[in-house]
Amino acid sequence: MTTLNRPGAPDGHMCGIDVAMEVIGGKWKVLILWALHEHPSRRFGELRRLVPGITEKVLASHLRELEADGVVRRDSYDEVPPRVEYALTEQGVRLNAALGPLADWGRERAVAQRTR
Amino acid sequence: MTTLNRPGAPDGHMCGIDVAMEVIGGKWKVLILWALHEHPSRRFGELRRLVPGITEKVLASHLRELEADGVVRRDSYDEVPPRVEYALTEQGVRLNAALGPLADWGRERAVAQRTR
DNA sequence: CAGAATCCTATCAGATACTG
DNA sequence: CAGTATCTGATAGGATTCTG
Repeated sequence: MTTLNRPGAPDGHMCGIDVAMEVIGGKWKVLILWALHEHPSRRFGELRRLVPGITEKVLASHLRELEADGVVRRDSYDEVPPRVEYALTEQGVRLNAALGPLADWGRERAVAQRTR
Repeated sequence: MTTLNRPGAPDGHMCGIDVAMEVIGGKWKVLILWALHEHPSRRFGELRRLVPGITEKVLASHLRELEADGVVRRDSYDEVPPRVEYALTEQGVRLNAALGPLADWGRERAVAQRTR
């Protein structure tokens, strides 16, 4: 961790954003979270289609990191053909909700950009 | 831009987060924004101290990018010794506000992490 | 004081090919 | 289908030195 936040900072307003940034700091991670939230189908192949442009390798590694960070759960069913499903954990759901205002900001900005 | 959002997406729920991520996607950017919001002094040297670990080069380049993105304003006073002050623009203030919930999430997470 | 210039390296992400 | 393995290229970030 490269965080600057010593937990229990003296003055009481450490920012906590950097903690969040470490979790969502991959190029595609927020898109993955978003897809996981919006879309009912959570299979690997579906996600690959939902996040156009991402490669299998990057999707796989991002999913593993998100899992390690406790925001994504991976359910593997031992079948043939193999089936694996990904879903947001409770924490992941709350993270997504916290991303809402940021998404609004980005949307407004995109609109403002176009109309000037 | 590597964004995947075509403005005016057909179904109406493009996410907009990636737009925001391009703005805050530097390692120290949110910390800079935070410092600019919290701290009255906005001089280069002060910022350097407020964001411990950042190098001058990275601080300078991040500030320039934030400025180009319209979230930071740079006021240069032609004096000796030179004085330059940075401040959030209106957009920057709103961006910071949008970062609030994310900061809360990160803080909660940090606490939860420690108590398990 | 507020940076610019240069050089360097680690990490990330893409392409391609292969496997249980 | 759901990945893994390997190689390669881009680029962000760091260290150091210099300047108006």
